[in-house]
Formats: sequence, structure tokens, C-alpha cells
Amino acid sequence: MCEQCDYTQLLRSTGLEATANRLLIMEVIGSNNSPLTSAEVLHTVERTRKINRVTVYRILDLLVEQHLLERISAGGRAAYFGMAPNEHHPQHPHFYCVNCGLINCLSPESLTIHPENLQKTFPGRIQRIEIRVEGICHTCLKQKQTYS
Amino acid sequence: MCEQCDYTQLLRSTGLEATANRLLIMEVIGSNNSPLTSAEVLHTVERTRKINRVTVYRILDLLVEQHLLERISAGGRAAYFGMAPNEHHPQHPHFYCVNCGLINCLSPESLTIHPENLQKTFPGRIQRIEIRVEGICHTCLKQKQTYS
DNA sequence: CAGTTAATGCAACTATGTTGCATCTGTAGT
DNA sequence: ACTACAGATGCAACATAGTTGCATTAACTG
Repeated sequence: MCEQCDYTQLLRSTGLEATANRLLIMEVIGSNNSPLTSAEVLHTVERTRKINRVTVYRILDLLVEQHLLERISAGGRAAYFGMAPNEHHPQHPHFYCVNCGLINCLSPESLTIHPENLQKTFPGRIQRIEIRVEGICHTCLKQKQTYS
Repeated sequence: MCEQCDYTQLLRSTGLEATANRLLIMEVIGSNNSPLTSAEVLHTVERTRKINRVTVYRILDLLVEQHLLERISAGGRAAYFGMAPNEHHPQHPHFYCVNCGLINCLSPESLTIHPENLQKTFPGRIQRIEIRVEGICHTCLKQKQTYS
């Protein structure tokens, strides 16, 4: 997803120490082409370095809070984490396959939204609009005749 | 949210028995003006009738599967349940307050989406598009000067 | 009203995430 | 380099949301 990002730079810019764990987690998420769950992040990082499950949760929370990562809710219970929108990564919708649980990033232009109406009348503050497309992915469609 | 729906009718139309538990759960969700968690449904139903937690989960799953209810993912871990779009209830976006956890239904016209581009190029089947607006609600804005 | 099927209840379990506190690490000041 | 401190990490225990297997009950069919 991101080869152009300098993670150390990104971390420092928010005032956070660029520790080995934080860098590794950003690299794992940044180089994957779709969002990952905390468990997936944990297991991937563990291949490189011993790390505690709780540390992963805490770093993910911290990075979401600092707007370096984005928390994406899928159909299931687990949250997914991807790069937050920045100069290299525009915000984009996600696709969730209700059959196999796959999460995919859709291109930013694939769905456009017009929040002008909403902004006029909504009394709260809007920070982010998440668009989630649900359905059956290409692979599941091919495998199960039931769906076609 | 819904006074015009005949829940017995709705259940029967999907081939499900209209049991007391199922009717009650549909009434609880249908008459609330924002989506509820399974725990909220459980506690509300319990005021009328003894019911098991697992039964609530099973009925909610069943009704979502039959497209009578809609599962909405909020920022937190718990899923929310609301009436599925039907003739009385057009699909609509939801607002989630990241501060207090409030979930609100937005008017169907408040945000419009144009899925034409996506349909042209997406190889899977699209069943539903969920739009979630995240931010800080009016009440939290008023209470916390930090946000303003 | 007997037989059958679907619905519900109960207990135990899994997955995901959280908290409190102890320990370690990295940085700043000397 | 040494010390002191703050922040980061680890560990154990806990909390919450949801699931599964199996026994029991309720509802429909003839």
C-alpha cells in the first residue's frame, strides 16, 4: 500500500517516539494491500520480533488516535487497521465479503459522496465518513453456484 | 421508527414462525428511533418476558439473514441492529459519536451516493452499502470546551 | 392428542479487547 | 559513563461480545 511513506518521520511528526515495535507495526500495515486485524498484525510482527498482544493493541490505539492509522469496522467483531488517509493515500471505501470475510480497498474514485447537504443541517462535528460495500466477492461467486 | 409495520406479516412472509420472542424483538427494535445492541435488546425484552441471551443472538442473526433487520457496525466492538430498509424505511446513513458512543439515524437524503462507477468495474456482487458518519455529537460538543 | 420439527434454554467455550501494575529501555542532564 | 526519569512494554487477570453442543420445551400437522 505504501512504499513512499517514511514511518519514522510520520511517528516523529506526531510527537511519538519511533520505537522498533511502532515502526514494525506501521510497516506491516503499510505494506499490505488491505486492512489487517490486530491478530494478523500480531502474528506478522512476531515473525520478526517478540512482542506482546497487549502492546499491539496499545500501539494500534495510539496510532489511530494520532491519525496515522484508520480503524475500519467490518461485518464481524474484529476491527481492521489500515493506513490513515494522507498525501500518498486518499480516503477510500472498503469491500467486505459476507461469505469469506475478505476485506478489500476500493479505489477512491469508485464511490463519491456529497456531504454538502449533511453539513448544512447536522448540529455535531463530522470527522470522517466511512463507506463499506457489502456483498459477495469474485472468488466466492465463482466457487458457489448457489450465488449465481 | 415504525408504527406502520405488521411484524407478524413480515415474519410470515419470510417463512419464519411468528413466535412471541421474535415479535417482541422486532417491536423493540422497530419502535426505537436508533439502532440497539444485542444487550439493549435483551434487557428491554426481559422487562416483558423471560428470555435467554443466546436466544436473542440467534433471533437477531436470523432476522438479519432474512433481511428484516440490518446489522450496523459502530466504532466499538458491539454490533447494532435496526430495521432493514423496506417500503416504510428507506436505507439511510448512521452517525456515530466517538466521544459518547451514541448512534443516530441520519435522514436518507442527507448523504447520497453514486454507485454507478463501482458497479461497472467491480467483479463481485454488491448487496448493500453502509455509510457511517463519525464525529462528535451536538451534546458532547456543548459539554466539552476541549472540542470547540 | 401423538408425533415431528422448530424454537428456546443452559452451560461451557472462544475471540477480542482492557486494566493494573511491574519491569525494562531510551533519553537528558550531569 | 552514571543516574534519574518518563515512556514503552510485558504479564496476568479481567471484561465483553458472541458461539456451540446438547437437552428441553413449544408449536404445528395429521
